[in-house]
Amino acid sequence: MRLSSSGFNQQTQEGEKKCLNSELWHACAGPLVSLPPVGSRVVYFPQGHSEQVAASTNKEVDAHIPNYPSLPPQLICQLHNVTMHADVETDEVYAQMTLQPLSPQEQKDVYLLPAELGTPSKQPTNYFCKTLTASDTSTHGGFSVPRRAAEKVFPPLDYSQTPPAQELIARDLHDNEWKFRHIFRGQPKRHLLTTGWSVFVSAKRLVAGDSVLFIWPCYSVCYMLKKLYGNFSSFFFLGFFNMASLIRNEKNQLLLGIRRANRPQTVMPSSVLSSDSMHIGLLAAAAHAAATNSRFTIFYNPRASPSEFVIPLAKYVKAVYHTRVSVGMRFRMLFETEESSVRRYMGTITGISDLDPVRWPNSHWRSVKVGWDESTAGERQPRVSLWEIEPLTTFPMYPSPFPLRLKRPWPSGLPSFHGLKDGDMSIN
Amino acid sequence: MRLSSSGFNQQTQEGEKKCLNSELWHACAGPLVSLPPVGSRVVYFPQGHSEQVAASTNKEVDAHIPNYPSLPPQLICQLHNVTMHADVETDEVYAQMTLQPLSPQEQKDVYLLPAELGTPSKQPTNYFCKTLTASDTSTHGGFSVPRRAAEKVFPPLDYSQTPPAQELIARDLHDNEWKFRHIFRGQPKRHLLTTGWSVFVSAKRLVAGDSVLFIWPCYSVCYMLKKLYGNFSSFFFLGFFNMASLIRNEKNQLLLGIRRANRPQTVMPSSVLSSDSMHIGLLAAAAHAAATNSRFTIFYNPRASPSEFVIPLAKYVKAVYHTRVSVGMRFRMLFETEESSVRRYMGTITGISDLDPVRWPNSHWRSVKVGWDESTAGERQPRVSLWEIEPLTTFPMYPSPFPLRLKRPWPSGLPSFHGLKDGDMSIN
DNA sequence: GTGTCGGCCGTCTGCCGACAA
DNA sequence: TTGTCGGCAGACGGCCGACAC
Repeated sequence: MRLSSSGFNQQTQEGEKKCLNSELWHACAGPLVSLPPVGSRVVYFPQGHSEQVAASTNKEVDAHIPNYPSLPPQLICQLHNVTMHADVETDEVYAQMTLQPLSPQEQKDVYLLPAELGTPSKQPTNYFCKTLTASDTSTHGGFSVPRRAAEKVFPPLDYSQTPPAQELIARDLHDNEWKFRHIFRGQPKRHLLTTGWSVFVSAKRLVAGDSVLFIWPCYSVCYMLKKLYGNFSSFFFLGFFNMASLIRNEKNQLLLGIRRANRPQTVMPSSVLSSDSMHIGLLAAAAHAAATNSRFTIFYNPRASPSEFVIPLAKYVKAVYHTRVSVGMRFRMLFETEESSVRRYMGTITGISDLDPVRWPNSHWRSVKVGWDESTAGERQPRVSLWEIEPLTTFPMYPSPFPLRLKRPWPSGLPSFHGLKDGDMSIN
Repeated sequence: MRLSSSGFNQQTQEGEKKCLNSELWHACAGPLVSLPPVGSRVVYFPQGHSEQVAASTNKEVDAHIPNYPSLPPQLICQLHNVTMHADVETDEVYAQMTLQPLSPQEQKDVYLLPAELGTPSKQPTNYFCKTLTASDTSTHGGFSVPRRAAEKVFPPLDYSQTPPAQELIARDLHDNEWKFRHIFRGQPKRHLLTTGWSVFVSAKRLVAGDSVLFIWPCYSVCYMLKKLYGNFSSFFFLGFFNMASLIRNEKNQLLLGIRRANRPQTVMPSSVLSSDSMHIGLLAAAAHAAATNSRFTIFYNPRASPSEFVIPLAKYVKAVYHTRVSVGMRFRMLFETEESSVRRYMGTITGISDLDPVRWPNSHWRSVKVGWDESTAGERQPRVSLWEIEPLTTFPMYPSPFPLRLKRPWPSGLPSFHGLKDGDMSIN
């Protein structure tokens, strides 16, 4: 990922310029989504790509589609470029990746080389996410800001005013500006966004159940100071307020993103190309690239795709070659919750076999059949891939970053899952 | 095309049911668009399909795309199925066609067989199309209906009322109902759509410059009667009015479509699949179908595609084998006007050569280089295909359906270009 | 014949605290 | 702490003929 110093992703492609803030993109993508670093080696799975296309076009892959015997079920590639995008109409986030398959010789040698470590997910340090209520989206009123959220990510109000109020300016993924009146009023007092809010709701076509998230990308020096020193000194408070304004206005503007609820099938049948041709296209493109060792381009749609299909080589090698799994083994796996935080679900391995023995024999893609502990397991997939799960009964070959029943915040050096709650940490 | 007796196109595809009125679809598609009949033989041009994908994704075909030497520049196919669709979001019309390439032997024999005649464009007999003004789309008022249009396609008003008014119910391509108050008032008197109009404008996101069209699919017995007998008898008029209501309410409801202005690039980069993969996909799908003589599916998007790329075999054979063209020859060609009627432009053939000698040698697709008579020729393409033009200096091998300087309406048996004006008929 | 406007009324938007969950 | 409501004032939607091109 090419990131300029301001944290914006400058991309020039056929005259079209896009500035996408990486932190905002990751916040919208969710806590479990991470993109492999540019220049690293990754493994690309045509099957997973096919699943994404099937989910996007709402059509399963057809039997008419030809086999590509020359295309292996996984392709080890050099990741040449990653750019973050958002759909102009829907704000849906997606990433464009340029991949180059390694030569046959390199594909074999790669297990001997030191593998790169995947970068942890870059969840913003200072953000909040709220699912919109009926009142939030109604034309009758504004947006009710949860108190902690407002205090955490909005610039502090001047509470000597009656009522305390300010204008907030936030930028979305397309770098559009949105202005809101932020006011602290009512009985009991609460934070509200009033003027400007309804324009945003109608422009983004938000409905109750969708989520909105605010980020203050500046690591909150102000918040830390406030925590440390409190409001005991009005003299200090005023100085603090000025500093906060300064930081906010300089480079670190307030950012604003949306995450739509999983509405039942917002599909577009994409009148451009038949879904069959799309499936053939992705296979033929990968096969051609593999045959000629040339680059090809894919789109990864984190919120539409059932699973990541471009994963760091190191993750793949560890899971496939350095981990022993067997039928009956217990495991756990991370999922995103409704509130966009993270929790684990537990299950048992019930089988290990090819998902599609005809087209993709000897593929590791979703090769593990599983049963889930909780009875609401209908929502979770019956097949997973080795690198998605964390086996429990084998001795871990590398220290797990998720010790059980951790009661304190993450040490700063470890991957930060910001939305993780203490209650979600324990195994249930 | 499977058409039920009510003129609706019943399609069941994976549980999804669509009812598209054929007449409305053609009205929205424009006067020059015609779909070959089901069961007929057609010629499919991968190059033209590629052009449509390029136009839809706003990306030209890349040099990285592999050649498909086994895929000829044109594929003679059996047309197994044609279904008419409209994009749920934008109402953009498109057609889905299922094609099956003939076997190599059949491809050769086909020129010996009697070729089917293409069906003429099915422009509705009783419709009007108006480009929306600023006042039409403003929230300040309603829709001003041109007088002739209202008298032609709306049920007649009861002019004994003061003011004369009625409720109109019209159905769009998705079979949604729209209700409008139709009133005849003002000084001078005019036809207006008031209540209900603004809901329609905002729902369809219409802006000034877009067009709206109304159809009364019943061949207007009422209108004919009115023309013949006039309003001289109030007794007759009342009887006429009742009959008209009866006809309208029975089966032949008022239909309503939209045509958006050619706004500069409303592109969606289609985050599903890279444009390279899409181009590869359409080529690979066609190549695979040709190799196995199996069916494949394409989408034809009349208002996005630069040219038709599935044409009746008879049209192709006539143009390519039974018409002599040479450099310097004069020709004329039909174009759609801003007002969605038809006019000819004239030009001269300046060359005959391959559009893409490397990928598509010996292709007839856009093999004719042309110069246009009028200086605004920048809008018209510099290359056309043989079957798009009408050569002038050769003796026509079949009677032209467009005699010069025709001053009377079309004989009812001939193809009807309803919007054609007398003034447009003469060569300028 | 029809596009745009000023005038006028009615509905809905949108800001407020009350109140309860 | 925050979701929803009634109350209220002002903005905007939307129907009308006047008028001009």
